[in-house]
This record gives sequence, structure tokens and C-alpha cells, in this order.
Amino acid sequence: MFKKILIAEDQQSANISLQKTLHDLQIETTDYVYYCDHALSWIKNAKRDDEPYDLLITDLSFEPDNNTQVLEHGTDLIREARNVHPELKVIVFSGENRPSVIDDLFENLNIDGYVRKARHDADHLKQAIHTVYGEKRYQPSAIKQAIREENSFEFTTVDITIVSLLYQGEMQKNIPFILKQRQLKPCSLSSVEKRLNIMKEALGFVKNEQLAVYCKEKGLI
Amino acid sequence: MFKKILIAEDQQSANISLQKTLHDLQIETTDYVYYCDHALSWIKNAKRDDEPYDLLITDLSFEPDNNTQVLEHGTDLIREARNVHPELKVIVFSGENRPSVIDDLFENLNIDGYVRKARHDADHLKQAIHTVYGEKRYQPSAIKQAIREENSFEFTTVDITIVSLLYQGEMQKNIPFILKQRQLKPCSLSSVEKRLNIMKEALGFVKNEQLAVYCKEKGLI
DNA sequence: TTTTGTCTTACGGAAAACCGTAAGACAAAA
DNA sequence: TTTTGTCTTACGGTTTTCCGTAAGACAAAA
Repeated sequence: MFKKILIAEDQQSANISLQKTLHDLQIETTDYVYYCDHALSWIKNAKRDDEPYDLLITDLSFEPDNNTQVLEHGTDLIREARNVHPELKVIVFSGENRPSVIDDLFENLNIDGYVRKARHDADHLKQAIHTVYGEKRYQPSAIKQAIREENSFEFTTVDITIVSLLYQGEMQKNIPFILKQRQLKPCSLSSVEKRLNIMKEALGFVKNEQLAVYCKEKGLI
Repeated sequence: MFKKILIAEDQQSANISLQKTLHDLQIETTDYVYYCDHALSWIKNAKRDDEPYDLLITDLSFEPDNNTQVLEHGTDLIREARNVHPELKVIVFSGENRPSVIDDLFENLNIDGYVRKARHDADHLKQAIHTVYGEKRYQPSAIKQAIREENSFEFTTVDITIVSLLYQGEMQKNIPFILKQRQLKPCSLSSVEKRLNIMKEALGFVKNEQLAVYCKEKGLI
């Protein structure tokens, strides 16, 4: 089993139960920090002293406070940690439940496991640790399903850009110019209109307001 | 100090740390349940057996699962609990950070304390329990401030209705009819336009899409 | 009751968005 | 190279929204 684990979690109560869970698993060394910057320091120092961590368990969102941080988000921490210590296993423990966001962690940050703060999270975390220790990914099947089901509609890059621009306050008729600047392909006003219609049709909406809220909630923009 | 406390929290890890925190406070009896319906049963039974709870600590959102519940939300539980046991103290322990929503709990459900799942939540919970035991409310000052600061703009009932209708897919030009049906006062098309302009102006927006997302995120609609 | 100021409504022109159709571009197949 | 089908773009008319102005309603003060 893992010998040395680092917990990065700013929420005190979550941190407490993480400690208890790892204690149950009889992990030799479990260190815990409340800030991303601290986590990175500990990882660096452990590596330097030739006693590297086996596993990092981290949250995604860290609340800003007086203690200003360089690394503001769990994803930043993961990226930097992998820089200094590529073999480090990473399990994300977060309340995030937007499939697109979670999927992104596996695809782009290559995390080893994801445990959502939810009903049986403590049990799931134990399972995740065992699974990752066995060199496998712990990716709840529900996520893959959810991506297929919920994201029944496949947003293209242009789609996301269009909705983002609307959300940023751009007028629809100006969007073609911006798309051309960014060298995105279907960029005529007609195409913008068409894409907006297709998106709304697919999701059962009639107004752009609904589309914007939907995309914001899904973490697409 | 409180003798008998009930915890209603579906998230296993949060439940674990709540138990530990109450254990630190040497509470005689702490029961914990994972569903609202169970919580209400326990409260009823305790009352019937003349051993009522002193304090309920509850989350707001409970994840639906196979185990279908009558009470789906913490607010439902609080309402029902107060019905059968009016003197019961209630502390809400949740991740909710929208001031308008939290304020609503104090105003309309008359809760005794609110502790947000955040950096020092375990410590804050202990403070909250002590404060509520002393017959005072535990309402983080930050909330009141935030309401004043963030909600720099005061939304009227009509404002909220207008944005809600847009979000529901109503065309702007049809909104006057609906406002008249609901007997809301400024209900002409001109007024709808004017209110939308005022809201956007106040919040630095130019498009309705931005306004809809803002109101959705703030929990206003 | 009259006056005054504010809020609401009505109206009309301009801008933007919507929607259908046709023309054009482009790539794959013949 | 030609053909075919699909995707993109251009265009024009209609609807909706936007925005300024003026008229009307209403309540408080004179």
C-alpha cells in the first residue's frame, strides 16, 4: 500500500475526515496542508530529500483568503506537482459534478482518480486509493455515462466561442469578425445564427438566455 | 451544553467530521442520519418518547438516490421539524454561499445558525454551537456585508419575474400580458424594457444573456 | 381643488435578431 | 475532370428588440 500521502484540502471538516479515512487504511505517513502553495513546497522538499510522496489527494477549489497564493486552483497544483514529480499519483476529491469538467481532468491533467464529495465519498475514497495503487484509474462509470447522456449535444469549438462571446456582451452581428480574427472556420453571420439555432433546438430552448445559463452551469464557458 | 443533537448530512465525509467535532465537545448523545425523512422520524420519535433533541445540524442539499424521500431538501426538513418540535434549535451546515439564499434561511425559516463548509468550518461549528446554546443567533457578519455589497442593486419582484420569464423562454413582448395576469404593477412593455435596462446598467452588462446568468448564479431566479 | 413631481404607459423610428432561400465553396466519389 | 452532396455564405423580408420622446396616471404637497 502507499506509504506516504499528501492531502491538499482547505476545508477543515473535509481535511479531518480525509485524515481519519487514511488512518483507517493504516497509511504510514499522511501529511495535510490547507494551501496549494504549501502542497507544492512539501512535494518539492520530499522529492529533494529523496522521500517523495506516493500519492496526492487534492481538492479543486481553494477559497482565497489573506494568505495570498501563487497557485490558486487544484489544477494549477496538479500541473506544477507533475512538473517536479512526474510519477506522483493524483486523486482529486471535490464537489465538482459537471461531467465535462471531470472528464477534462482525466484527459488533460491525466489524473489517476476522481472521488466526488457525495453520499459515500469516504468509502469511494478507500476504493479509489486501492484502485490507483493497483496502477489503474478510478473513474466513476457514472461520469462517462453522464457525458454521453447529458451532453447529448456535441458542442464544437465555434459553438462554445459563440456562446462565450454572447455571454461577454458581444452583439451577435459582430461575432463573425471575432471568429475570423481567431481563424475559426464557420464564421459568417448566417453560420452564427444557424449554430445558435441548432444548439437551442437540441437542448429544447428558444432563447439565448437559456443557452447561456445552461453553458455556464455546465462549465462549458 | 446541549445534551442531545441530531445530524442530518448525506455526505459521508462531512458526517464523519461532524461526529468527531461533536465528540470533541463531549456531547452526550449525537445521532446521525443520511436522509431527511429519517431525520424527521427520529425527531418525532424522540419527542414522543419525551427525550427530544436540543439541536438539529443539517445540510441543505441531499443527493437523490434509489432511496426515494418525501423530504428532498434541508429546508423541507427544517419546516417539518419545526412543526412537530417548535423549540428545536437548528444550525445549517452547507456549502451554499449565495448571501440571498442564506439570508432567506434566517428570515423565513428562522434558523439559529449558519456554518458554511469552508476553510475553518469545524472551528466555526464549535463556535456556532456555543453561541446558539447561549440563545443567540450565529450569523456570520460576512453574510450581511455581502448582501449589501454584492447586491448593490435592489431587485424588485417585477425585476425577478421579468428575468425569470426570459430564462423560461418567454419573448420580451409577451411579458406584459403575463405580468398583468399576475397583477404585478409596472407591466407595460416600456416598463419591461426600462427595468431590463436599469438592471443591466447597474450591473455593468449590455446583454440579457449576462443578466440571466448572473441572476441564476445568485439564486435570484 | 390645483399644482407639482414622479412613475407608468403609448408610440414610432432605428437597430438587431430571426428565418427562409438561393448562390457559392469544397471535398469525396465517379 | 466532372459530378454529387454537404457545408458555408450571401441576401432580403419579417419580427423582435432597442431607445428616445411625449402623453397620461397618480400621489403628495400647496
